[in-house]
Amino acid sequence: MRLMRALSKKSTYAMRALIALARHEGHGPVLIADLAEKERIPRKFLEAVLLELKNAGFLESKKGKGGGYSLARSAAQISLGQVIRLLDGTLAPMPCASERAFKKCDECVSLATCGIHPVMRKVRDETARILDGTSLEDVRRHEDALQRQRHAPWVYEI
Amino acid sequence: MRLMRALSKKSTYAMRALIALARHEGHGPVLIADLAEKERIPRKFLEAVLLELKNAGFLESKKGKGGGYSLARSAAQISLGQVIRLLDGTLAPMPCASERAFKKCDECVSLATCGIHPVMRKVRDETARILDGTSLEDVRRHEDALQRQRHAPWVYEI
DNA sequence: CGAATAGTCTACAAATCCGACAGGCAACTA
DNA sequence: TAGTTGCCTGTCGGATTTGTAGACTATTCG
Repeated sequence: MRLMRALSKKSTYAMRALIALARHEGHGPVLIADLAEKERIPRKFLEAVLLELKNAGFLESKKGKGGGYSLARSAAQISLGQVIRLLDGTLAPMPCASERAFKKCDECVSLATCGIHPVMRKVRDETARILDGTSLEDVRRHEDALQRQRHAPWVYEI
Repeated sequence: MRLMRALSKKSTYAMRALIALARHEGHGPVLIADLAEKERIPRKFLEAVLLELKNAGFLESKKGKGGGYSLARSAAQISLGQVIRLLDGTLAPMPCASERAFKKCDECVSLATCGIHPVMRKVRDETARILDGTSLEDVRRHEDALQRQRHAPWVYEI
């Protein structure tokens, strides 16, 4: 079956890389190569992603020996929504339902009388609420918790 | 700017066509050609879409003179979610967050410790709640209401 | 019956986009 | 100044989407 409406690899890679960098916060820059290996992301592709994230102000880089990438803001100040919007353009399921990347539908005669539009707008709003409300820090913390649970199954026993 | 995989034209066309048919409920079948013209959908493309909808049980068709397409179930019993799932495969933003079309992420080491997954699952759940909770009938009704408002602006005056 | 109508099926063409890669350049640091 | 590392541009194959063409089949109705 055909799968659609998925996030691109680009934004997926971006989120993974950012979370890895969040986990490394305060310990200096991380090499692209290391990041690529640990997160199993094609190196050259990751380069492009990181560059885009840097140009958007999420990351800062240092060249030369001892260089690499690090977060430009704290992990708590970067939301998944921001990342996805940067790399995929929008959170909305249709261009006409997008807040920042709005574009009128081709066949839609009048936005004012379109019954689909308000539904898609709702979907966009809920999606934005969730993704803008989740920071890299939130994800990192949650992963740590999951990790602990996994290695300490007794927490489920009484 | 690049837009995140939005809904496909296919599912968009499908929704529009179905709503048009919902509006025509009880008045016999509608010609593909008429539907294509009124909804500004490429005729041959629409043919394929309608056929898929028919094979999935949403529509029924009649051949020969006086033939055409009509809804196989009442408009209240067909949700936007069902339509999109049929034509686009899933409502979830990532395959690993899909209920019916689940697929493990390539790079994801362990689903159990992935911090992104539960967030995307939330997005999927909200999306499904909205789209499965909206029927063709709902959309049709809402469009009628919008139409009335538009042609009767005085309703806003006191 | 048989002619007109209208949906069904198969194939394919065009356009777009994505994921990935190569290679050289520029900046930095030791 | 030498080595390291990020920066940038260009390209490429392939998958998917969107749309087109035409022959075929079933149905209706005169």
